[in-house]
Amino acid sequence: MKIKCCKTNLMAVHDTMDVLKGRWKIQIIAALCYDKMRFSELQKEIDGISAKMLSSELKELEFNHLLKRTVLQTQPITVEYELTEYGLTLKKVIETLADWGIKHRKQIVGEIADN
Amino acid sequence: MKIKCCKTNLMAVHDTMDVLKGRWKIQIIAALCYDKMRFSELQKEIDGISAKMLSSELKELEFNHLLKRTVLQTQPITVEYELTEYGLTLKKVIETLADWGIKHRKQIVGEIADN
DNA sequence: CCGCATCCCGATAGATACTG
DNA sequence: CAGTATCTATCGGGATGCGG
Repeated sequence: MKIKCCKTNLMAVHDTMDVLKGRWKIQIIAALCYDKMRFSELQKEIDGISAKMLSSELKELEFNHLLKRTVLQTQPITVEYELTEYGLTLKKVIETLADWGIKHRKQIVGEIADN
Repeated sequence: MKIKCCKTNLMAVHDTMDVLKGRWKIQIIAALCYDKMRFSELQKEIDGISAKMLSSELKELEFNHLLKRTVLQTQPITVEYELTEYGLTLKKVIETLADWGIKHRKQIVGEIADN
């Protein structure tokens, strides 16, 4: 079976990015990859995100069954977010992206040093 | 050495997405993963992209040394695009994304069948 | 603390027409 | 064929204020 047909690959990649589209979703998932987090913790962790964006991106991810939202009846209320089992299948994707990012940063640093 | 620190991962993922940001870049790279292509071939392959977007996204990818642009002195002129050696290092990333997309599509189809 | 509603602006994408 | 120019529509996303 030939998976590596170009058109097939394009469609598949498109499907994935459709779920992960938007400026913050990938970072949100990356943040939740190893631990559940509360709303305010997420906002602290993800540099530059506003409450509005965090809220709407979380909602979309929840809609796609990638994460679970749990309201804790504390005073005041707190909300925990964690990846679902399905969301965890993205862990490998995130790790691959992170690996490349680390190499890429080294590459950039090297280029600057060459000047 | 602990790579799986959350903050480190977030930064690395962000670095990668910084290079791949925009609606079309990932699909362009996916299209070029297995073969060089001409401008019009790319436009045919990538569903819905306009010449303007293709042009500007290609320019940014070239700027980041991910692909190489070759003008062929045919009549009329043709231009070939191909991934650089550095761009090819993204192949694994693309494949991981494609794999997940394929699984995800099955998942969606399954959910619809459940109704 | 969490997060919705509203207003607003600038960036970006798309359509269309044009050029070497 | 491989783009560029221009115009317009759309959308991301910030600021602020409110409510549970």
